[in-house]
Amino acid sequence: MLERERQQLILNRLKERGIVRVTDLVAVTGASVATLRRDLAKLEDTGQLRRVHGGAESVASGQTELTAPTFGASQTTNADLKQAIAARAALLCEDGASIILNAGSTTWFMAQRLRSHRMQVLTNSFPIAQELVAHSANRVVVPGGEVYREAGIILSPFDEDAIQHFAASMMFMSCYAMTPMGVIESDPLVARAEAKLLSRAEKLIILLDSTKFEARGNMVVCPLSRVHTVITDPGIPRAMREQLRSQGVEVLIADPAEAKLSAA
Amino acid sequence: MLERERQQLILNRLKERGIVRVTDLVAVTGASVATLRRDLAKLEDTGQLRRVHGGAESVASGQTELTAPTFGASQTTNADLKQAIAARAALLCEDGASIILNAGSTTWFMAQRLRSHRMQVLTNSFPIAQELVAHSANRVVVPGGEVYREAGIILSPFDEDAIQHFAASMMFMSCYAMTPMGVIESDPLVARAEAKLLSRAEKLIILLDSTKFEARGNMVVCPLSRVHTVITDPGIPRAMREQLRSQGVEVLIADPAEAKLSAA
DNA sequence: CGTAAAACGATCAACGTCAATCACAAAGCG
DNA sequence: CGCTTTGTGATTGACGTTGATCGTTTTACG
Repeated sequence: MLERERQQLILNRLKERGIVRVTDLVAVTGASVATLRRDLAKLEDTGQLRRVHGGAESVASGQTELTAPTFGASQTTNADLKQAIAARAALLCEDGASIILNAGSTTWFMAQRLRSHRMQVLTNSFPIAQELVAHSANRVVVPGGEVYREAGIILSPFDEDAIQHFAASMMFMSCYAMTPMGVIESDPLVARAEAKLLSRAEKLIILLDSTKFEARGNMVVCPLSRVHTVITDPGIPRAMREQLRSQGVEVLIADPAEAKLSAA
Repeated sequence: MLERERQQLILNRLKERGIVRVTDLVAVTGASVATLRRDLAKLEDTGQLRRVHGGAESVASGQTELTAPTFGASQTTNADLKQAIAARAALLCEDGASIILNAGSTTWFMAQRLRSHRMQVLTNSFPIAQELVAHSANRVVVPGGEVYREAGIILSPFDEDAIQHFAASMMFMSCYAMTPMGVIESDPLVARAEAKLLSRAEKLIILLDSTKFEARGNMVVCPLSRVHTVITDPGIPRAMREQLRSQGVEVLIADPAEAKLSAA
């Protein structure tokens, strides 16, 4: 049985039953436990399921199903790096704090690691809000606006919003790119939404994998001087790393090998 | 049985019954009391239930009681009547229109019948927004605020909100009760949220089954004069029906027998 | 108010599951 | 053909989960 066949079978069973057991999969596929574990690890890295002791469950298990359509695509690229970065970011969170998460695949991975936290979380991502409401004790606040189908982002062209009363110590932001010009997005509405969120936070912590330190996109969300910390992976160019530090930006390197240790 | 399976089962029973006993869970799951206790402890840690001596109760019960106590439970009571009312309400919707749906089980049923519509929908219900984004072509707008876990209602104590720019021809509202005093809710925050939504709509269409024409609750959302139409079932008292019509309120009677025909 | 029963948290040994590592086989490529 | 790459299965020690037992606390009831 091919690897793809097994993984498809796993996902199908997950859809039907919401949860799968490793031992059952061994019986069904005929593959060894080691192989099935590797399959599950890959599927988890790409955000298509969540592993639990003894098997795996659907990422949207329990509540009403929620899997943003194109969301999955964004998750697949560099998923292991993003997982590591998300794990590192989650370590900075303490119970009782107020934080902001923008819409992005890295912040979504991070949200999955906040299950045992008790914080106030503001997010403009519908899937992240869903995840936190259903599976954690965190209080969840969302801005007003239209819910865009593609990625489940909540966007509004207006300034009035209930979140004007929100105050956060940290904002964790996953973005399109980062250059000496500042933090970059490709969509004007998204950039605007993130700038609005950012105005409610004290420290800005950027989460981005090392493939994004290149000039692209066109909308500057904020200058580098606004950035307090950058969490990235070992692939960050040395020049960029030193430039950031010379500007007073803290640079944290997340080790993909350690990511699993701090997993929820 | 996997740990997550048990925990999911516990939460489901809590949704249905509001309270669970450890001894019952032992009988159902086949696990030992120690294991069940550990499960309950974990679920309490993540805020998904509250432990009491002998078992656990839903976090919603005891707290402020929202319109849809545990959503699932509220859906089941008079579900056939609500389905009929929801079906009748959906007939009033036309593509291109802008409508508002408040958080409630009847409006949730209605949302399920809007899959083939193309409208602009404003709702303060997280599950309804989820349903429409995932399974319909409607544009979805939500107000800003905190997402309350119990029923997935989005509430905010502040006036500023992006929805101030929303304009709807109709608001479909499921409420706690209806009396000569007006449209009634039991929770002040919920009443406030609905009043805010209502200010963005031209016509107000009330969806409520005939068991709710009694004096209860304490918060008046709006007077009867604000109501344009009431959609209910044949069980509505004749006196109430005539009183409403004498005040210029249109009364539509949904036939539960016809409900199946227009089901999605 | 006092006693018995039930429920509770803590502890521990047994077991299942996990990640890491190794060796092997098949496929891709120069 | 030899080499690397990729997928696979078995082994191992570490870790998480489980159920039984203990002494303690809470509840129920006379």
